[in-house]
Amino acid sequence: MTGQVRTVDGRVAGRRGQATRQKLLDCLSEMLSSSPYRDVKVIDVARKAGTSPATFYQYFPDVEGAVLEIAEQMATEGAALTELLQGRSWAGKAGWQTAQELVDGFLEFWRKNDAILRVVDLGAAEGDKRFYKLRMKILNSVNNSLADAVAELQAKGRVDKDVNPAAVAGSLVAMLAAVASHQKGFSSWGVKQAELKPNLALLVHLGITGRKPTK
Amino acid sequence: MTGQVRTVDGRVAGRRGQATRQKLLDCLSEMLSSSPYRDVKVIDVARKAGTSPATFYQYFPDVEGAVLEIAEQMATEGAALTELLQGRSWAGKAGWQTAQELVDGFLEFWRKNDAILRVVDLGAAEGDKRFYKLRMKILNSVNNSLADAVAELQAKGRVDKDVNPAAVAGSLVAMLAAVASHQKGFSSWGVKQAELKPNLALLVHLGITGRKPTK
DNA sequence: CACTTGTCCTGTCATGCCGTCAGCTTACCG
DNA sequence: CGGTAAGCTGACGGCATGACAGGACAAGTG
Repeated sequence: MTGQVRTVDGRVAGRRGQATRQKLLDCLSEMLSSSPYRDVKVIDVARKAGTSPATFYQYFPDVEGAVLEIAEQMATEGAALTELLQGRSWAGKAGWQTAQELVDGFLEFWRKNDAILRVVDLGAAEGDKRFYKLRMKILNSVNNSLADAVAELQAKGRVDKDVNPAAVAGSLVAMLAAVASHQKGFSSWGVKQAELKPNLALLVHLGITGRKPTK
Repeated sequence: MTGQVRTVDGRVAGRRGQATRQKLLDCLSEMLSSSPYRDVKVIDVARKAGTSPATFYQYFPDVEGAVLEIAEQMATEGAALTELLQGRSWAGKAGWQTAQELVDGFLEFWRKNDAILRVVDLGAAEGDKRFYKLRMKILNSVNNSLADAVAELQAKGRVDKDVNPAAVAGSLVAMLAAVASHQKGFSSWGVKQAELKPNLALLVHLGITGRKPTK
């Protein structure tokens, strides 16, 4: 899939090269967590990695390019999100369980990768195709599963005909992502993390099934 | 309230000064719409405004400071969002109407100010207090109204006791904001704007009242 | 062991933006 | 018309960028 890791000038990277490349990515990742995206400079990343800016530019065209790389790695790990919905039921008590675990897993994933996801979100919102394709790649698994669930319930006549499964699923996923990014904001509205989760799960369940969960 | 507009070095700005200051803000605003936040440079803004970088620094400490200014202006205009919910009912057909108009007004507001809101969102997500206070200021009117609506229904026993009004309201607002920022993303999931709105309104109505709307 | 080859890193340099200051011009007022 | 404060800019040191050529290094070869 990835083929071979190459430098900007076309050489293939060996063991040592890949190591420093990865080190640069790790340092950039740390940097993104600790300082605003706008202020992340190549020279700082290089210093932190114990190397020079020139080395950075050997492996990446610019900061954006490196961020895309990190995001790509995260996206493949993010495939784990699929399991949150694989073979789950939305009926009765099991449905409530499904909603809760989805919320839990989703928030956890976002918390772990918040720094990069922030940047991906920004890039996508700014209309950069590379970023929003990446965002789709990350969210697709969850989104498709949710859309399927809605479509299925719709086929059974348990959800109104004029509901658009993709729109509902997309909106719910967007909600989860947004809430995850702004968790801190909620605390200043007097809402604690622990209270947030069940309410999110409730909204998800309502959105998918159109009914309150049976607990 | 605003007192007096002052330059960085403490002078009070007169007519002419305020004009160039505003021109700089306008140009920055345009700039944010057309190029990624990370690439917006002071010198470009100054050039676009037909002035010099030094002038920019006379009125703003840096790009971030100027963005805060723009966002502040937008926040006061955003008070108009309150009207979307002032004295509205969530019962019966009126409830469906309320939900639809909220979604409509919200998306419209976001579409108009997407460039600045993107940056505010980023700043807030990065933990900058100034930005997330601003974000709260913008969203508070809608959020509080929604939370009140839920609390009221709860008092009447029409919504479960264990629902947290602030959490539900906040999540719904976050959903609206996120969907608005990524409207383009939905089109690549095959969902058109026109289809999106009623589905969002449905989710809002479900979230607030716990019931499907009567149309 | 010297030699070769290809990978890997860095010193250096031109370019351009940042952020500040002193100083010039403009407008207002008595 | 002279004084005062507002308004603007040229110029400068400092730093990040991005490109290149060349040196350091590891691994294989005779």
